[in-house]
Amino acid sequence: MTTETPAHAEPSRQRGAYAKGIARRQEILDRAIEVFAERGSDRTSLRAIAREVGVTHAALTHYFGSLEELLVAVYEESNAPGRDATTHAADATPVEIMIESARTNRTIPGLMQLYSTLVAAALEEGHPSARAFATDRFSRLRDALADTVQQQQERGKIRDDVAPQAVAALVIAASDGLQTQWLLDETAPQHEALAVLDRLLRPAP
Amino acid sequence: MTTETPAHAEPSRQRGAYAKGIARRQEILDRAIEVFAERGSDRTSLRAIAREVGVTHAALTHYFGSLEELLVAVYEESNAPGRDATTHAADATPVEIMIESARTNRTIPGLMQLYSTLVAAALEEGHPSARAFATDRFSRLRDALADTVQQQQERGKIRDDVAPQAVAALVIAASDGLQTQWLLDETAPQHEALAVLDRLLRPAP
DNA sequence: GTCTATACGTCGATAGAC
DNA sequence: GTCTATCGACGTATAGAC
Repeated sequence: MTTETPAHAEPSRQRGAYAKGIARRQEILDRAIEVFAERGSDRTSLRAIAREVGVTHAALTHYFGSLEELLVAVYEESNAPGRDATTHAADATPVEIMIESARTNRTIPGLMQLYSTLVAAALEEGHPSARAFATDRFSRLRDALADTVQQQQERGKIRDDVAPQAVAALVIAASDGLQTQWLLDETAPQHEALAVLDRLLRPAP
Repeated sequence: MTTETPAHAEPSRQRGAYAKGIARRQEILDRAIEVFAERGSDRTSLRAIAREVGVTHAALTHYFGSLEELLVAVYEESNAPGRDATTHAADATPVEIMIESARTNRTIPGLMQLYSTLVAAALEEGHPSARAFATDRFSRLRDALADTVQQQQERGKIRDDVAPQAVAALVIAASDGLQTQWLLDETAPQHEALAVLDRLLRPAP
């Protein structure tokens, strides 16, 4: 399931002659993911990754174009199982969905650091790959969560006096920001804060 | 007011003989801030900043020790006017405090990018200055906001069935996260989402 | 103390050989 | 398709001029 759709590689390639190249690319990508899982997000230079994978750094740029594109590919592939926010139980609240997603991500060392690095790069100029990644992720996540919010509002599980898109943006922001605080200081009340938000969003009894 | 306490320089220097050096350091720092305000957070290499300031890049390390410490100093000094969260009107809600802070920060181009860069660096290993900055900031902000929350709970302005520390962490996370989303996509409902959170925190009528 | 000059090792990217 | 070679720029460290 995870290998079928590289999800961001040139999507319009129709002629099949690239099978070998794509396979090789996937091979390198899988190995790079292992490297990230073993070590943290440290040692993430193009050359260091190439060393561990067993190729030259020039080979990586050949397949991925740039370090940034490789990082995006690693994150998206690592995150592949939970890539689609709609695979969750239909009655999980948006906050619960983000909690579950965060819990999964936290099992992979370095993944949150990598995510944070990509978002930070996206905010600077001259990093088109990271920006495309971040913009796209937030856009998709907001839409998916807003959809969930609206459905649950209709079923009376979420108070109906709040705008779905605003709630979606709020839940994503809270989830990301609390994850950051928790990574820096494990005494930060990540879980309690998300629980508070979850409760506040429920209809008044 | 902003020039009297560098706030993070060696605080135990008692003998006054450093006046000239401190003044020079401040001079360089002020110029560096201007550079950040003019350009974005791009061109932020040690050498590029030194070029604009008019000194050698080694001079910057002489005063600031490393690029990272310089970046922290630039952020803290740029942020100096709003550095103390207690300077706000006593009856502003935590969300309103963060909205005001975000509004101020947004007037300085590159400041949010710089902040994001520092937080991302803090999450990686081998960046002690950035980590100290971020950990300290979140810790202080949480404490200050939790204090505000508790006071307003006693005055009936915030519902009293939520833990102050959890609310503080939640408000900070939401503010940071929404700012990020907005920087990437101005159609992200930053203001609406914060307004929703503000309303959710008020006591049920 | 302040600052320049200089050197070191590493980085991402690219051109061209094979 | 993958390598070697090379490029310019980077952060850091140090020696020594002033």
